[in-house]
Amino acid sequence: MEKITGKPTARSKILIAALSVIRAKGFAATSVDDLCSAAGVTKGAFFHHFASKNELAVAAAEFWSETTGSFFASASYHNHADPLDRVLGYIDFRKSILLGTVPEFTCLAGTMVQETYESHPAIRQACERSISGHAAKIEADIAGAMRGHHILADWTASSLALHMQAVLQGGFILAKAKGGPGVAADSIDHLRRYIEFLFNTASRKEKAK
Amino acid sequence: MEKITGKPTARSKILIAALSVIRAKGFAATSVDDLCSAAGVTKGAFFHHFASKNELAVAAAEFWSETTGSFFASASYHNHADPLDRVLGYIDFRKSILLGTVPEFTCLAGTMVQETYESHPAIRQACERSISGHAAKIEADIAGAMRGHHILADWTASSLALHMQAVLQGGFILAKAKGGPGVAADSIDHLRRYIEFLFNTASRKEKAK
DNA sequence: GACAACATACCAACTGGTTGGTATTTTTTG
DNA sequence: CAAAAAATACCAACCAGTTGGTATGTTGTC
Repeated sequence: MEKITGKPTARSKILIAALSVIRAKGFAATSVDDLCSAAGVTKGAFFHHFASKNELAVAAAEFWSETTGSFFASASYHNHADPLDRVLGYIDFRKSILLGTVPEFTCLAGTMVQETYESHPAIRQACERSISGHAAKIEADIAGAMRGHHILADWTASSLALHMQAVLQGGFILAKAKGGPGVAADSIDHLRRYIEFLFNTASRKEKAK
Repeated sequence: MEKITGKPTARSKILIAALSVIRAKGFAATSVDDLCSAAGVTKGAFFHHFASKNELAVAAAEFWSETTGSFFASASYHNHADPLDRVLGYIDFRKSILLGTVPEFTCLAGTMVQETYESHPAIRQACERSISGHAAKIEADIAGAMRGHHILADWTASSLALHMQAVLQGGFILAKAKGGPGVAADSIDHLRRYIEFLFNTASRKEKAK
């Protein structure tokens, strides 16, 4: 939907700027002027492309889904033959990208939904689609791993996929509270250990250094 | 520090109102006027007790720590002799209080820190103290359980206590995204299963109905 | 009568959003 | 294919409402 190729249009510049500004300041604290000056466009251009600030938020959540979607799609953990290795590879990958400053590695959807879930249903839904859509991709591998490893469980692939997202999102909150990614990384380690338990594997190969 | 006994003062009315209003609307989207009208006081009273909106946020985080602190302190899971049962009891208790609307069971500190961690260090620190202080109480029981069950682990009681908070905070985000506590409850189930794994217990008694 | 606890009235700065307009690209048509 | 027409992209200035915060009271209490 959003093609960033070619000449950067005002719309794409605003969307790109929104990802970092909103993650750093939060949605409500980000003014339209903030977005415009960060993107280097005028207010007129902003309201030409987005009917309102709220509509920008919806578009930003969708843009976030597309951006992260292709980012994860191109990651190498998909190369593993065993679905379980893909799940564990995903976890290792998530840990490996906890780099830079806090706003750089945290999640736009998780940040925005906290501020908007009650007052702005459309934004809430866009964030929900982003998170659930991402979880659904891992869910497929979890389901494959359950089949391949003959797991008969009282939990579902869906609930585990969402639990993984919960750990990640919660890790981001702790990282914001503590000012660095250390806690989030520790929490991801616990998550990996849990999944190894679930699939009765002592310890699969760590992520490539 | 904040005694709510006796005649409700304007300060305490503002603090009580802040807990629900900020959890529902977010901190930035909550105006001082919102807080005043929710508390039934005037703006003059507000700025008599709090030098600024940011200072109110710090006081609200501390008030939240006190309120939830005594709430959890009076819960019955502390009665268990085995520290591991207290840990599992805590988890069951956390699941059992996922009642009412989303803003009612979510966490003020987790909500506020998301919006303020970059721009308002004092608020970030107050939220950090609230979350870490709460985790420290469970950490003591985890450490006791590790000793009592002779667990020699490559993880620490501290990291597990924080992981538990991450799961809870992440569950809140998913609950906000999906509009109900169901996901959060499922995630807590996964957390309980993980801790049972860690302590090699098949399945301890469920929480009292 | 002094001091804390409130209330009333007010303000400058900023907010999201609009206006009327121009430059540029795309589409239609003779 | 070129000119006309129409849509799109963008801009600078402006607007009414709201924001956090203040200045100046009034009231109750020790």
